[in-house]
Amino acid sequence: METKIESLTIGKVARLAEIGVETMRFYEREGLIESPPRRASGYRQYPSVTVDRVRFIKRAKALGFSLREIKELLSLRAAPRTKCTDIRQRALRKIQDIDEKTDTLRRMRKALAKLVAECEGSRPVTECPILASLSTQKEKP
Amino acid sequence: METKIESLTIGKVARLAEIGVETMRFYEREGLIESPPRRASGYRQYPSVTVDRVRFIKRAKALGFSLREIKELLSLRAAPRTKCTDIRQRALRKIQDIDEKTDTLRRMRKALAKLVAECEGSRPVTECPILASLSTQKEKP
DNA sequence: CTAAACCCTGTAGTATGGTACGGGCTGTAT
DNA sequence: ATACAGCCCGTACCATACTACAGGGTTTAG
Repeated sequence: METKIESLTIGKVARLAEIGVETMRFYEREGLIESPPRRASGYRQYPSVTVDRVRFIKRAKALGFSLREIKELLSLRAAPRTKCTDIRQRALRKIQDIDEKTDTLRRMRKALAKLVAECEGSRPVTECPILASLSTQKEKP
Repeated sequence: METKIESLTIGKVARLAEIGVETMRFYEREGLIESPPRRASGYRQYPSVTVDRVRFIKRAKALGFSLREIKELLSLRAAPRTKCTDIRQRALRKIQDIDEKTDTLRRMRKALAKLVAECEGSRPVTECPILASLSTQKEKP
């Protein structure tokens, strides 16, 4: 929780978030991070919260969210109470997505743990348990 | 658990796994599903377990695993006990990956739940809680 | 027996998410 | 005051993961 108002260059944000400078500009073009104020020279001046935002994007991407979905996630914040119902709807939908992902991970983990256990017991494993683990789960496109 | 030996055409597998026929052939080229036996005509004949395999690929993809990683996951099965230690190593590594993903999802879910709660309380939310939720988590490239 | 539906190979095109220049101005450390 | 790291914009290129033909043979239902 930083309280002082820091101004970071694009390179500093990039280093802190472990991302390329080009990617920063790409995210700006794509609307994932908003255009920051500029110096007289044209240099971008980022608030330090941008680092968190970029880190968030990185993580969400690693979980299979597309940039479009991440944009949606990031736009979930209440303005005046007008659109609160809408935000609530969308947040609930995302929670559902997350629960589905978590459940799939749980199944995969279980299958892998079984594999490890079988290996440890030095019994040769004939079938690939990870396959069976997910075959019955129902999905939505 | 099917016990009869079914032989499916590529189109049937594709429909069952909710995927395109072209994607099936693409996965075969990429080594994600092995080349099945062929009829005299050249038509592919798949065992029904292939459907499970393709579904697995779909799910894993939705969780942010690349095709390369999925290939690795699918190759985790013990041949003779020779390479058991190796398989165990790799499975443990994957379990670690999964645990990291699960943890990130847990944090995101918590943040979203908080957002919903704040919406429900009809208090206007000024900050985007999902951002703060992930900013401190440590990561590995 | 034939027409529609399906399969074959090969190649080319698309969407997404970056990554890498080239050519030029700016900030800062010595 | 000058070198050199850092920033600017624009455009082009890249990897991944499909997706769509073209041109032709095969199955199967009626």
